Amino acid sequence: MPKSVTRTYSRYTEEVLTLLAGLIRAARLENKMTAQDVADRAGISRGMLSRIEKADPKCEIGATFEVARIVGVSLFEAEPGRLAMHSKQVEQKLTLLPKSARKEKKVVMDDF
Amino acid sequence: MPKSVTRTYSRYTEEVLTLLAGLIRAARLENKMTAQDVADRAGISRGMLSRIEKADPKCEIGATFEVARIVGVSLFEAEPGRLAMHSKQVEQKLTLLPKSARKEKKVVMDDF
DNA sequence: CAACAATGCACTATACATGACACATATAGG
DNA sequence: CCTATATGTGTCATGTATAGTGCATTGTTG
Repeated sequence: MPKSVTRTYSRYTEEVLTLLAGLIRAARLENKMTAQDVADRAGISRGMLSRIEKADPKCEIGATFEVARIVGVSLFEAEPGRLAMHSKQVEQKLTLLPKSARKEKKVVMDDF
Repeated sequence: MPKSVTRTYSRYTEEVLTLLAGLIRAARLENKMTAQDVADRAGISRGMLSRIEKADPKCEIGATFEVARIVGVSLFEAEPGRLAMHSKQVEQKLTLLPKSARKEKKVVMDDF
Protein backbone atom coordinates (compact mmCIF):
# COMPACT_ATOMS: atom_id res chain seq x y z
CA MET A 1 0.00 0.00 0.00
CA PRO A 2 1.30 3.42 -0.94
CA LYS A 3 2.77 5.19 2.00
CA SER A 4 2.06 8.90 2.07
CA VAL A 5 3.87 9.74 -1.14
CA THR A 6 5.76 12.99 -0.94
CA ARG A 7 8.43 12.94 -3.54
CA THR A 8 11.28 15.35 -3.78
CA TYR A 9 12.80 16.40 -7.07
CA SER A 10 16.29 17.50 -7.88
CA ARG A 11 16.84 21.02 -9.10
CA TYR A 12 17.75 19.67 -12.52
CA THR A 13 14.49 17.77 -12.81
CA GLU A 14 12.51 20.83 -11.84
CA GLU A 15 14.37 22.93 -14.37
CA VAL A 16 13.68 20.47 -17.15
CA LEU A 17 10.03 20.33 -16.18
CA THR A 18 9.76 24.09 -16.08
CA LEU A 19 11.43 24.45 -19.45
CA LEU A 20 9.18 21.87 -21.05
CA ALA A 21 6.09 23.48 -19.54
CA GLY A 22 7.17 26.89 -20.79
CA LEU A 23 7.89 25.59 -24.27
CA ILE A 24 4.45 24.01 -24.41
CA ARG A 25 2.65 27.12 -23.26
CA ALA A 26 4.63 29.36 -25.58
CA ALA A 27 3.99 27.06 -28.51
CA ARG A 28 0.30 26.88 -27.75
CA LEU A 29 -0.07 30.65 -27.60
CA GLU A 30 2.03 31.16 -30.71
CA ASN A 31 -0.24 28.81 -32.57
CA LYS A 32 -3.26 30.61 -31.13
CA MET A 33 -4.67 27.44 -29.70
CA THR A 34 -7.21 27.49 -26.93
CA ALA A 35 -6.46 25.52 -23.80
CA GLN A 36 -9.76 23.74 -24.26
CA ASP A 37 -8.92 22.82 -27.83
CA VAL A 38 -5.54 21.39 -26.99
CA ALA A 39 -6.96 19.52 -24.02
CA ASP A 40 -9.70 18.02 -26.16
CA ARG A 41 -7.26 16.95 -28.83
CA ALA A 42 -5.02 15.36 -26.24
CA GLY A 43 -7.93 13.66 -24.57
CA ILE A 44 -7.37 15.36 -21.23
CA SER A 45 -9.21 17.95 -19.18
CA ARG A 46 -8.46 21.64 -19.29
CA GLY A 47 -7.37 21.52 -15.68
CA MET A 48 -4.85 18.84 -16.54
CA LEU A 49 -3.38 20.95 -19.32
CA SER A 50 -3.17 23.83 -16.91
CA ARG A 51 -1.10 21.71 -14.55
CA ILE A 52 1.13 20.56 -17.37
CA GLU A 53 1.80 24.17 -18.30
CA LYS A 54 2.60 24.83 -14.67
CA ALA A 55 5.24 22.08 -14.59
CA ASP A 56 3.39 19.84 -12.14
CA PRO A 57 5.69 16.81 -11.74
CA LYS A 58 2.82 14.45 -11.07
CA CYS A 59 1.23 14.52 -14.51
CA GLU A 60 1.23 11.44 -16.66
CA ILE A 61 4.23 11.52 -18.94
CA GLY A 62 2.17 10.19 -21.83
CA ALA A 63 -0.35 13.01 -21.62
CA THR A 64 2.43 15.57 -21.36
CA PHE A 65 4.30 14.26 -24.39
CA GLU A 66 1.07 14.07 -26.33
CA VAL A 67 0.36 17.71 -25.58
CA ALA A 68 3.89 18.63 -26.58
CA ARG A 69 3.40 16.93 -29.92
CA ILE A 70 0.06 18.64 -30.50
CA VAL A 71 1.39 22.13 -29.94
CA GLY A 72 4.54 21.34 -31.87
CA VAL A 73 7.26 21.03 -29.27
CA SER A 74 9.74 18.44 -30.46
CA LEU A 75 11.09 16.24 -27.73
CA PHE A 76 14.71 15.15 -27.96
CA GLU A 77 15.23 17.78 -30.62
CA ALA A 78 14.86 15.06 -33.19
CA GLU A 79 12.56 14.67 -36.14
CA PRO A 80 10.32 11.57 -36.17
CA GLY A 81 12.53 9.75 -38.66
CA ARG A 82 15.70 9.96 -36.62
CA LEU A 83 13.73 9.02 -33.55
CA ALA A 84 13.01 5.51 -34.77
CA MET A 85 16.65 5.19 -35.75
CA HIS A 86 17.85 6.15 -32.32
CA SER A 87 15.41 3.69 -30.84
CA LYS A 88 16.90 0.95 -32.95
CA GLN A 89 20.39 1.87 -31.86
CA VAL A 90 19.40 1.77 -28.21
CA GLU A 91 17.64 -1.52 -28.75
CA GLN A 92 20.79 -2.99 -30.24
CA LYS A 93 22.92 -1.69 -27.44
CA LEU A 94 20.52 -3.29 -24.98
CA THR A 95 20.99 -6.70 -26.52
CA LEU A 96 24.73 -6.38 -26.01
CA LEU A 97 24.56 -5.07 -22.48
CA PRO A 98 24.19 -7.53 -19.59
CA LYS A 99 20.56 -8.07 -18.76
CA SER A 100 20.98 -7.45 -15.08
CA ALA A 101 23.37 -5.43 -12.98
CA ARG A 102 25.39 -6.73 -10.09
CA LYS A 103 25.89 -4.73 -6.97
CA GLU A 104 29.38 -3.30 -6.83
CA LYS A 105 31.49 -5.23 -4.34
CA LYS A 106 31.97 -2.58 -1.73
CA VAL A 107 35.66 -3.24 -1.17
CA VAL A 108 36.07 -1.02 1.83
CA MET A 109 39.49 -1.78 3.27
CA ASP A 110 39.50 0.14 6.47
CA ASP A 111 41.56 -2.42 8.35
CA PHE A 112 45.24 -2.07 7.64
CA MET B 1 -15.69 12.73 -11.71
CA PRO B 2 -13.13 10.95 -13.86
CA LYS B 3 -14.79 8.96 -16.58
CA SER B 4 -13.16 5.64 -17.36
CA VAL B 5 -9.87 7.02 -18.61
CA THR B 6 -8.54 5.18 -21.63
CA ARG B 7 -6.15 7.46 -23.41
CA THR B 8 -4.74 6.92 -26.83
CA TYR B 9 -1.29 8.05 -27.82
CA SER B 10 0.08 9.08 -31.16
CA ARG B 11 2.79 7.00 -32.72
CA TYR B 12 5.25 9.83 -32.19
CA THR B 13 4.51 9.97 -28.48
CA GLU B 14 4.97 6.24 -28.14
CA GLU B 15 8.25 6.41 -30.01
CA VAL B 16 9.57 9.13 -27.78
CA LEU B 17 8.50 7.22 -24.70
CA THR B 18 10.12 4.05 -25.96
CA LEU B 19 13.32 5.84 -26.78
CA LEU B 20 13.49 7.50 -23.38
CA ALA B 21 12.76 4.21 -21.64
CA GLY B 22 15.46 2.47 -23.62
CA LEU B 23 18.00 5.18 -22.93
CA ILE B 24 17.27 4.94 -19.22
CA ARG B 25 17.59 1.18 -19.10
CA ALA B 26 20.76 1.20 -21.19
CA ALA B 27 22.28 3.90 -19.01
CA ARG B 28 21.39 2.06 -15.83
CA LEU B 29 22.97 -1.17 -17.01
CA GLU B 30 26.04 0.58 -18.37
CA ASN B 31 26.54 2.16 -14.98
CA LYS B 32 26.00 -1.21 -13.34
CA MET B 33 23.21 0.11 -11.19
CA THR B 34 20.67 -2.18 -9.62
CA ALA B 35 17.01 -1.49 -10.25
CA GLN B 36 16.49 -1.40 -6.50
CA ASP B 37 19.29 1.11 -6.04
CA VAL B 38 18.00 3.48 -8.69
CA ALA B 39 14.46 3.16 -7.40
CA ASP B 40 15.58 3.95 -3.88
CA ARG B 41 17.55 6.97 -5.00
CA ALA B 42 14.60 8.25 -6.99
CA GLY B 43 12.24 7.63 -4.12
CA ILE B 44 10.07 5.23 -6.08
CA SER B 45 9.38 1.51 -5.96
CA ARG B 46 11.18 -1.06 -8.02
CA GLY B 47 7.95 -1.87 -9.81
CA MET B 48 7.58 1.75 -10.81
CA LEU B 49 11.06 1.83 -12.27
CA SER B 50 10.23 -1.32 -14.16
CA ARG B 51 7.23 0.41 -15.75
CA ILE B 52 9.32 3.44 -16.60
CA GLU B 53 11.82 1.22 -18.39
CA LYS B 54 8.92 -0.38 -20.22
CA ALA B 55 7.69 3.01 -21.52
CA ASP B 56 4.43 3.00 -19.58
CA PRO B 57 2.78 6.32 -20.54
CA LYS B 58 1.00 6.63 -17.22
CA CYS B 59 4.03 7.20 -15.02
CA GLU B 60 4.53 10.50 -13.30
CA ILE B 61 6.71 12.69 -15.45
CA GLY B 62 8.58 13.93 -12.41
CA ALA B 63 9.59 10.44 -11.33
CA THR B 64 10.63 9.56 -14.85
CA PHE B 65 12.80 12.65 -15.26
CA GLU B 66 14.34 12.08 -11.86
CA VAL B 67 15.31 8.56 -12.84
CA ALA B 68 16.72 9.84 -16.09
CA ARG B 69 18.91 12.26 -14.20
CA ILE B 70 20.08 9.60 -11.75
CA VAL B 71 21.22 7.18 -14.44
CA GLY B 72 22.70 10.03 -16.45
CA VAL B 73 20.34 10.50 -19.37
CA SER B 74 20.33 14.16 -20.29
CA LEU B 75 16.94 15.49 -21.28
CA PHE B 76 16.79 18.10 -24.02
CA GLU B 77 20.38 17.28 -24.90
CA ALA B 78 21.40 20.28 -22.89
CA GLU B 79 23.74 20.65 -19.97
CA PRO B 80 22.26 22.11 -16.78
CA GLY B 81 23.72 25.56 -17.42
CA ARG B 82 22.13 26.04 -20.81
CA LEU B 83 18.92 24.71 -19.42
CA ALA B 84 18.35 27.64 -17.13
CA MET B 85 19.23 29.97 -20.00
CA HIS B 86 16.67 28.42 -22.26
CA SER B 87 14.14 28.69 -19.49
CA LYS B 88 14.84 32.38 -19.23
CA GLN B 89 14.41 32.82 -22.95
CA VAL B 90 11.10 31.02 -22.92
CA GLU B 91 9.99 33.05 -19.94
CA GLN B 92 10.76 36.26 -21.79
CA LYS B 93 8.95 35.08 -24.87
CA LEU B 94 5.95 34.30 -22.71
CA THR B 95 5.75 37.86 -21.42
CA LEU B 96 5.58 39.11 -24.99
CA LEU B 97 3.04 36.58 -26.20
CA PRO B 98 -0.67 37.24 -25.61
CA LYS B 99 -1.79 35.72 -22.35
CA SER B 100 -4.77 33.95 -23.84
CA ALA B 101 -5.61 32.64 -27.25
CA ARG B 102 -8.71 33.51 -29.22
CA LYS B 103 -10.49 30.94 -31.27
CA GLU B 104 -9.82 31.44 -34.96
CA LYS B 105 -12.81 33.02 -36.63
CA LYS B 106 -13.84 30.14 -38.83
CA VAL B 107 -14.54 32.25 -41.90
CA VAL B 108 -16.13 29.56 -43.96
CA MET B 109 -17.47 31.26 -47.06
CA ASP B 110 -19.40 28.56 -48.79
CA ASP B 111 -22.04 30.86 -50.17
CA PHE B 112 -20.93 32.59 -53.32
C1' DC C 1 26.75 -26.81 -12.41
C1' DA C 2 25.55 -24.59 -8.11
C1' DA C 3 24.16 -20.84 -5.54
C1' DC C 4 22.83 -16.50 -5.24
C1' DA C 5 21.21 -12.18 -6.96
C1' DA C 6 18.40 -9.36 -10.01
C1' DT C 7 14.44 -8.98 -12.40
C1' DG C 8 9.46 -9.79 -13.89
C1' DC C 9 4.98 -10.19 -12.54
C1' DA C 10 0.60 -10.69 -10.07
C1' DC C 11 -2.06 -9.30 -6.27
C1' DT C 12 -4.00 -6.02 -2.70
C1' DA C 13 -5.10 -1.86 -0.09
C1' DT C 14 -4.83 2.83 -0.11
C1' DA C 15 -3.43 7.46 -1.27
C1' DC C 16 -4.02 10.46 -4.77
C1' DA C 17 -4.47 12.32 -9.49
C1' DT C 18 -8.02 13.07 -12.47
C1' DG C 19 -12.35 14.81 -14.76
C1' DA C 20 -16.34 17.48 -14.12
C1' DC C 21 -18.37 21.52 -12.55
C1' DA C 22 -18.69 26.23 -10.85
C1' DC C 23 -17.13 30.70 -10.07
C1' DA C 24 -14.03 34.72 -10.28
C1' DT C 25 -10.74 37.10 -12.87
C1' DA C 26 -8.24 38.52 -16.77
C1' DT C 27 -7.94 39.73 -21.47
C1' DA C 28 -8.50 40.02 -26.38
C1' DG C 29 -10.66 42.44 -29.91
C1' DG C 30 -14.01 45.13 -31.56
C1' DC D 1 -14.83 50.88 -22.74
C1' DC D 2 -17.68 46.58 -23.43
C1' DT D 3 -18.46 42.07 -23.99
C1' DA D 4 -17.60 37.49 -25.07
C1' DT D 5 -14.37 34.28 -23.87
C1' DA D 6 -10.18 32.31 -22.15
C1' DT D 7 -8.00 31.17 -18.12
C1' DG D 8 -7.09 30.31 -12.96
C1' DT D 9 -8.58 28.06 -9.07
C1' DG D 10 -11.26 25.39 -5.83
C1' DT D 11 -14.11 21.40 -4.55
C1' DC D 12 -15.75 16.79 -4.89
C1' DA D 13 -16.41 11.87 -6.28
C1' DT D 14 -14.15 8.21 -8.18
C1' DG D 15 -11.11 5.57 -10.92
C1' DT D 16 -6.55 4.24 -10.81
C1' DA D 17 -1.55 4.42 -10.20
C1' DT D 18 1.27 3.34 -6.59
C1' DA D 19 4.00 0.86 -2.82
C1' DG D 20 4.57 -3.26 -0.78
C1' DT D 21 4.87 -8.04 -0.85
C1' DG D 22 5.75 -12.72 -2.36
C1' DC D 23 6.99 -15.91 -5.82
C1' DA D 24 8.72 -17.56 -10.28
C1' DT D 25 12.08 -16.83 -13.64
C1' DT D 26 16.09 -15.42 -15.51
C1' DG D 27 20.81 -14.12 -15.34
C1' DT D 28 25.40 -13.92 -13.27
C1' DT D 29 29.36 -15.42 -11.20
C1' DG D 30 32.41 -18.52 -8.91
